[in-house]
Amino acid sequence: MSATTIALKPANTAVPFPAASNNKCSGCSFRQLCLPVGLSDSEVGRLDQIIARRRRVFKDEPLYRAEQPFHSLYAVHFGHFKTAQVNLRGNQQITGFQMAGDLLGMDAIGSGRHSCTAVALDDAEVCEIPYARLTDLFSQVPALLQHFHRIMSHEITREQNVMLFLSNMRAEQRFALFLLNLSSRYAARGYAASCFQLRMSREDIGDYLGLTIESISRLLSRFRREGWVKVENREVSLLDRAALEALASGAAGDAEERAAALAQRPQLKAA
Amino acid sequence: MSATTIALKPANTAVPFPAASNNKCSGCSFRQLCLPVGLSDSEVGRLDQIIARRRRVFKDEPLYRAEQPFHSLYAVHFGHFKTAQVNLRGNQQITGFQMAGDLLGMDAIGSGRHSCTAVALDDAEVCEIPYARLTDLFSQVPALLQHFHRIMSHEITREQNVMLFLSNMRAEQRFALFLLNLSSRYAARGYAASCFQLRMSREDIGDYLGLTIESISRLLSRFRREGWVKVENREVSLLDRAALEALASGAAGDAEERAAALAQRPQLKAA
DNA sequence: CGGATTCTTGAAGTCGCTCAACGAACGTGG
DNA sequence: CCACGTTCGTTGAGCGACTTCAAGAATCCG
Repeated sequence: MSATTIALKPANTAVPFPAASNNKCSGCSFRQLCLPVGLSDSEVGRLDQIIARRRRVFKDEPLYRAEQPFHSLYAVHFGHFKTAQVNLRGNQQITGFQMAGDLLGMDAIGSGRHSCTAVALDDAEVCEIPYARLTDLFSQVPALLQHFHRIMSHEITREQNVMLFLSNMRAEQRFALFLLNLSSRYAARGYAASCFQLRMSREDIGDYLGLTIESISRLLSRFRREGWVKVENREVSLLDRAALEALASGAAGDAEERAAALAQRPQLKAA
Repeated sequence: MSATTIALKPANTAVPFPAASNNKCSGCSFRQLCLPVGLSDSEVGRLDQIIARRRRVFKDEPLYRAEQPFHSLYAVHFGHFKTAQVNLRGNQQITGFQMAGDLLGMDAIGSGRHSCTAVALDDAEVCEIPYARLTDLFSQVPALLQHFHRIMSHEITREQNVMLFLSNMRAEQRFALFLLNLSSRYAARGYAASCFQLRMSREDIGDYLGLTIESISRLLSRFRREGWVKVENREVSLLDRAALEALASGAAGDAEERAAALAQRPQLKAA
């Protein structure tokens, strides 16, 4: 729970970035996940014009810090981020992990200052969207405004779901949900759903799920022992999605319900 | 944590409502807390025109339910609400308590369906704001759009703060924060900051703070024993705001820090 | 007044945390 | 390339905060 991972590390300038792309939404492979959803080609063109630039953020570098004045939203082009709040005691609460197509910075609109710190989990690139210019565009492109509202609303429901598991789910249930959530997000981006790299440390996972690093480690070991996942360092393979889903849907911690859930998958022994 | 409080109870039709007001934002005493913030008189007039109607919701009645199709946002005119999600096991997570001037339903914009159930905690009245008409108005009243974005953004940061205490705060710290938060919200509305009615049950508080009803009861008893609050059923008086703030800011659970915090208030004995 | 609901209090249990030690992986410099 | 230090991850033992279970008291409301 320490806040040290927020600290700015010297950038690793030797990292090879993917070849620069054309800097346009129109050519972006995540167009269907990001701000341009539902826009016509000409409308996307107008959005292209206000994207200030693509900005590179190296692993462990902050994209922005809590309290900094807000000017722009950021769309993740590639790479991964975590957003974290740090309380007075130095504990960090990670409010989310963002990947390609996700939008960062919406929590700053209300106050004009960022309420959390966004740190790159690997070498990343974001599209900087000046908020003032975006609002100008809203009046000209109603579909963009509609979709922007949907994105903010989804952020609200996403956080409600986090509240749900933070408040009344068991550790194993939280962790199963975490893995399945990552899986579905990678699937939505065209990546393998059952085999992926954890871009974040065990500590980050713990700070997201409201658990300690030791608990995460133990859960990972147990899931591996049960044959539900394969784990090699930060590479995770989901071997038994049904078992994880049974856990995630609430069979955990209740012997009867778990037995019932497992009974529907006769090929598996009870945990 | 049971979901039974969500159940529809027969309305108490004998409750005397306050005299009907003029149904206009322009005459509303919560104008400075609600959607019309920052609008000119003529702009407020245009907002008035799209308010469908004032709708009365009796105690324990739902304003809307999870999964219902979304058409309107609702501004609380008077009364109180809770918004709750129910998971598969029947546990409810209360995502927030709303009072006069607060806006309800923003989480439904993304999916077109309400993601939670909103239930009146006392006899209440809301202003129904058809979302389609509101979006029409955005193009004509840019200040309204700006403020709407601020409201949604604030909802995101509010939920982040809930995540923060759900994840890594002690029970007493959560509860102190809860009381102080209610206090400041009543103060912002011109009510007494240190003496108010808890509109929600102990169970609701627990389901909001991620604690059991028993824990809430014990905390309330302890706070009373320590002389920090006065409690008579649902009437609460904050007697020692400084003590509660020390607790809320993290002095709790850490003897050294708590001693340090208390040392700054020499009139008080250590807990 | 009486039944139902809500709240309070106590005793026992448990899940996840704290503390501690060790092992593995990484990357930095020799 | 290896030695080394540092960070990160794993595992165990014991503990503590909150829950669970249970019973009784207070309150609400017809």
